[in-house]
Amino acid sequence: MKEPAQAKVDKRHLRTVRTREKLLVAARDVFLSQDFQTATISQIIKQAGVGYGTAYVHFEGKDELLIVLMEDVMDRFYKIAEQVFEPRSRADAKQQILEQATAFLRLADEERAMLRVVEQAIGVSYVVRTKWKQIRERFIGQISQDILYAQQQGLARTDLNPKLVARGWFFANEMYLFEVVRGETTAAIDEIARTLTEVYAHGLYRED
Amino acid sequence: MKEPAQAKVDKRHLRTVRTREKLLVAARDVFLSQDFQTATISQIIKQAGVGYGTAYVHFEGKDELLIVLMEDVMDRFYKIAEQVFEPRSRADAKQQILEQATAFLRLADEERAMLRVVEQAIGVSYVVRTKWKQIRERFIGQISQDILYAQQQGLARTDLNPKLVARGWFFANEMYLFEVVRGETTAAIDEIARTLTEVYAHGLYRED
DNA sequence: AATAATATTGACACAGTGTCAATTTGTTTG
DNA sequence: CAAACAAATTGACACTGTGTCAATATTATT
Repeated sequence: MKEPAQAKVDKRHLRTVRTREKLLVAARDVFLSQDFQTATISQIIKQAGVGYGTAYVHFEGKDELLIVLMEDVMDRFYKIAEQVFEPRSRADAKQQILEQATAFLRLADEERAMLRVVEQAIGVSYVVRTKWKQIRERFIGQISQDILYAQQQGLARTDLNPKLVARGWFFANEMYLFEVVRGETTAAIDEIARTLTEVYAHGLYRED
Repeated sequence: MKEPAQAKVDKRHLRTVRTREKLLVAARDVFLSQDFQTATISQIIKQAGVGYGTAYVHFEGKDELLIVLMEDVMDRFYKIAEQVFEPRSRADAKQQILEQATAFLRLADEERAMLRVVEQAIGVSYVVRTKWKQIRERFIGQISQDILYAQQQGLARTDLNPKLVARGWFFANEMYLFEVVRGETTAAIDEIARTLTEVYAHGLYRED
């Protein structure tokens, strides 16, 4: 009844894929139910219902397991960062930046459970830290381009290095992101986004 | 010949103090010669020339050992953050902010060896992370006050929450601090400070 | 059905932590 | 000054978690 021709070849692959999937689902459960440091491979394989060594067949360790899980979350952030940015005026630019910053922090709030784990892992694990740096560079690269565009359109100051400005802007956002994730923010997300945007946009897109 | 009266009582104290000191010196050596995660208590006690358990008598563990070492470094940063800030004009404010930011990043560069360890430890250790948050709040509190002063003097925009602005400003600086520490900066410290300050100062101290 | 290829398994060796009863060192007292 | 006391130091031990690998189970091929 099932696929006859390929079925034989696939059955093994399928098992592999299933095991991998089981491990990922279990890892997610375990990471979310406690945190990255205290989560152990033993807990994960137990939850996944597979043997101990199996985890090491599919992943290099806890770190790599998380990196795979991270990617799904980060994709949602990339979508925000990579929206088209072609403002017609300074007011327009500011409005768009505000929207992006707000969306960014709101998403952080939505994904806070997983990002909490990510933050812990960044600290503990070298590979995760490296991965996070890549992610960050992708954001900063995108912002740099946006700034460059604005400079070319005569909207933004041209006496500043776009890459340096982009880093600074992203850093402030990133730090607030983790504050939101930790639930440590006193202020509302919208106010944070507004404040950051006001300072940044007026500083960079000054009228002269 | 030595102090007759107090000497007896002190000798024991002295031994304790010496052991503690030996451990701190050794910890510093070990942390700097490798990093926080791979450093072990065994290495530290060996370097200090004391027994294994001794480390646990004086400190709760690796974390607390580092926290004590951190404090010395951070004191130097506090000195910068707590300089008087009483600008007479916007240009004056900007100049002072630039000087502070520059001094901050230069000090990061000077203390990079120890700060590298601190950064690693922030990731790994809960107590160190908590300590770092305290340190950060001290900086942010100071900056908030400076902003408030500028607002009261009519130098800065009053439509923004000083605490939120202060956080954002500090976050950008903090992140660059760690980039400097990691030696990952492409740009020169002075240019980073200048860029950050330009955007921040023009964004906050706008003429309206 | 026998053989080959691949996936899974858990026991094992290892590394580091934190504890605590025993030991060493220093202080006080009769 | 020696016995009794107090404080500091010690390292062996029990524990927790990691990563490896030879053995085993499952699937594919001949």
